[in-house]
Order: sequence, then structure tokens, then C-alpha cells
Amino acid sequence: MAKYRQIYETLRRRIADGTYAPGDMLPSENSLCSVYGVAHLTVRKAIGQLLSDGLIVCRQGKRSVVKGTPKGIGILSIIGTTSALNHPGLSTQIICKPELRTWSEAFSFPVEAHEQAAGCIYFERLRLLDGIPVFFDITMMPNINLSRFLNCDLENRSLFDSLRMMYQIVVTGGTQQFFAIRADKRIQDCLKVHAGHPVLQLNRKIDTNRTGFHIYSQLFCVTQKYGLIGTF
Amino acid sequence: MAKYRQIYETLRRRIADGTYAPGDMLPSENSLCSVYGVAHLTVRKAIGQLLSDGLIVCRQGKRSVVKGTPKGIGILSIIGTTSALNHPGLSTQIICKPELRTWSEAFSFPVEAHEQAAGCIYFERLRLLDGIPVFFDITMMPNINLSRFLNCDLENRSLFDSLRMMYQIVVTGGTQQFFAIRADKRIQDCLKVHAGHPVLQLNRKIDTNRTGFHIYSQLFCVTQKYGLIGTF
DNA sequence: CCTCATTTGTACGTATGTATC
DNA sequence: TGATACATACGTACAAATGAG
Repeated sequence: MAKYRQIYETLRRRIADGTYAPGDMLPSENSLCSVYGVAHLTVRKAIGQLLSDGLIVCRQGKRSVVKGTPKGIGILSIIGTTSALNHPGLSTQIICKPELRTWSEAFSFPVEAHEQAAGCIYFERLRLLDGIPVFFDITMMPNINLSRFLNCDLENRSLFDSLRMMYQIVVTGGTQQFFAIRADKRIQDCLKVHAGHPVLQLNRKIDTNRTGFHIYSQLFCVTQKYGLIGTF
Repeated sequence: MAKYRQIYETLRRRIADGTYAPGDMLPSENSLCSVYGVAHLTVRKAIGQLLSDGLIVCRQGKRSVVKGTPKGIGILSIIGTTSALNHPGLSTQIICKPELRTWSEAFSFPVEAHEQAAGCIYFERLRLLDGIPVFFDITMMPNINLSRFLNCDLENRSLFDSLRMMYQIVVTGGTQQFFAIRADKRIQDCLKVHAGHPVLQLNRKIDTNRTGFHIYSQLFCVTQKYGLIGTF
């Protein structure tokens, strides 16, 4: 692995685990050079990645400071308008366990030919905050080199964490479409809302570091009590 | 202005105006060095910015290629579910020209003290696609070193382009909240929808490279015919 | 107000590694 | 195999902003 990448991963880990807490200053670039025994440019490249991740802020003449809120991937976090991030009362209910299907369609996104041929891993989840349904979530992925995924425990670990740790698949970007709709019968049942209640719909096609491997997801969210929030 | 930034702006402009069309290859880094008379690193820094903007794709050993859809800033682009990006029928109507106000509130985001003190530049815009109102947009910014902004032509150029070119202000990140709501009276009038029609609401606080300079915006969008789309 | 050390930002030149064709 | 092009890395130098004295 490239040196700048090792430094980046190390610093990122320390920010994630709280060694460097929000508001803390990172070591100066020069001291990082000494510690890791590399040139200035190498440290700067690592710092630059953290900056473009939105994990730190840099100002000329001042030390770089750890930011409060890490950048999400498009939309990931759910937050109560009055409560804290990573709400302890957030739980996941698997409505439909991961299973193999043939592709029908992917929420208006065109499915690529080799994905179509590989078959579709399909599952549905319901997220609850303090027992209240907050959003309902349908995911589809091509069944390409994902042995043992069908037995994967999605209740206690996020999909993206699982894919990264089990298969080294990481998200690189994607496209998302937002709609405000009226709840139909299915959504009314899942999210416990009245007919015609406004619901936020989010369709996403997510790119990964594997060429030709995309994650397609559709999400329905009641925003009455809790808003959908994201950083970028 | 920094050399790498000039090169970045030039290349970006050429991508925007179609000189380099999607799928086209950029000139090689070495040839860019010769053309602009700068070192390799300087060109790479400019290229790196385009890459992190999502405007190009780079592969080792191959020339860099212009991407079809640029990465938006959180959510930026509007697209018809069946039509193309940069729809020719998209027009902007200034409902309320940029004017100086005192801050009231910023869509539930707390306004920082020095922003409060500087006063607020406020304006409202309505975007239409083929004459149909698609979204309605309220923007607030602190009045800090923005001479001549009040005369700025926002109908023909995006706010972010204007800020970048006139004041070297670039967006570095931000926070956004999504809601599905029922249209109230004001929104019904602006967007020409019936009472209770579902509407997408998006509140954003946008960070910039200027410390303590944030853009606060609120957006209402009818997603019946056109969805709000973004890349990340 | 000025000076000075610190720290980040920009830029150069060079070298080598590695993927693509 | 060789040419081309991007990726990583080193060392150096100076500019510009900050904050302390």
C-alpha cells in the first residue's frame, strides 16, 4: 500500500476512534513527516484526502483541526430533529431476508447486462427509532462473487461495513433521486401512516470500486418527526 | 491566483462549454506541463481537483477521460425523469432580488455571531422547466466582502459559479436535511400545486473555504413530473 | 507596530514504479 | 519489447497567514 495511504488510514482511524476528537488539532505536517519518516509531499497528500473527506479543516498558518461531523456517503445517517447522531434507540428489522431473485427492474435505473445475467440479491429492511418506524429500505445487488452473503447478519452491521470487510467492496460514488410522494398501501402498513401522508422517497444507484458492481436501493422515509440528514 | 487553480479553472471551463465533451480524453499531463509552462506537480494538482469534482476519471497508464455527469454539491441538478441533464428549457425567475436584510433565522440552522453582525444577503428564485415551476429556492448569506454582489446577474449564471469566479469562494461541504411536507399557501402559489400536495423540502447549510462564511438555503420541489437528482 | 518562529500553501526538479497499448 | 502516461515519493525553496512576544 502507498505510504500516503497508510498515513491517511492511520489518521482516519484515530479520528474515527476518538484519539483525535472533534476540535482537536492534528500534529503539524512537519512532525508527521518525522514520525512517519516521509517527505512533506507525502504527508500533504494524506492530509489532502482527509480534507476532501471533510474530516478536517485546514487553514494556512494554523494547525489542521478535526471536524465535528464526518462526511456521509450521500445520505446515510438518520437523525432526530432533537436527538443525537447514532441514536441508541435505532434498530433494524429485516422484513425480507436476503434472497436470490431474477432482476425485474431497479427503481428506474437501467441494470447492466452482466448484472442482469448474474441474478439479484434482494432484501428489505425497516429501521425503527425508539420503536417508531422511520424508514423502509429495499436493496438489490448483482450476485457476483458474494459467497456466504445470504447468511450475512445485517441487523447488527451496516451493509457498507459488511461489504467492505467481507469483500473489500467500497463505495466510490453514485446517483440519487428524491421524490415527495403520497404513501401507498404497502408504505402505509410498513411505516404506520395514514393514506396520502407525504413520504420521502429516495432511489439510489451506488458505484463501487468493483467495475460493473452497483448497489441499487430504494428508501421510504417519514419525515414528520425525524428528518433525513446528510453531510457532503 | 495560484497557477494550479488557473489551469483547473481553464480545464473546467472547457469541460463545461463542451470543448472537452463527455468521453473525450484530456491532454496528457506532460503536454499540459508544456502548454502552461509549469511543473508536473502543478498540473497534477489541477487534475486532482477535477477528479475530486467528479468531472473526469483517471486510470493509470491511460489518458484521463471526461465524465458524463459531474459530481454535484450534495444535491444540485434537476432532471426530468425522461429528459437529459442541462435541460435547455430550464430557466430561472428571480422572485426576490438580492437585498440586504437583518438575519431572522436560517431554516433551523444556527447563524454564527459574526454572520449575524454582518447582515444578510437574501434572495428568492423560482426555477422553471419548459415553463413549468419545478422548484423554489430561498438563499441567505452573510454580507462579508461581497462588493457588487447585489448587482450580480443570477439568472444566467449559477450562484456557486458566481461566488467561485468573483470571490474565489468554493464550497467545501455542508449539511442538508430532507423533508416530505404538504404544500402550504405560499408554496401552492409559487409552484402552482393544490393544497396538501406532497412537496420535497431541503434545508442546507453550506460550508466554504472562507472561514465563517456559510450559505444557507431552503428549497421546495415538486417531484411529480421531475425528480431532484444528485451525484456523490 | 514590528519582528520572528511556526505552520500551511504553492512550486520546482528529479527519480522510480506500474499500468496500458 | 518499447513507448506512453499516470502514480508515488524525495528534497528543496519560497510565499503567505497566524500568533506570540
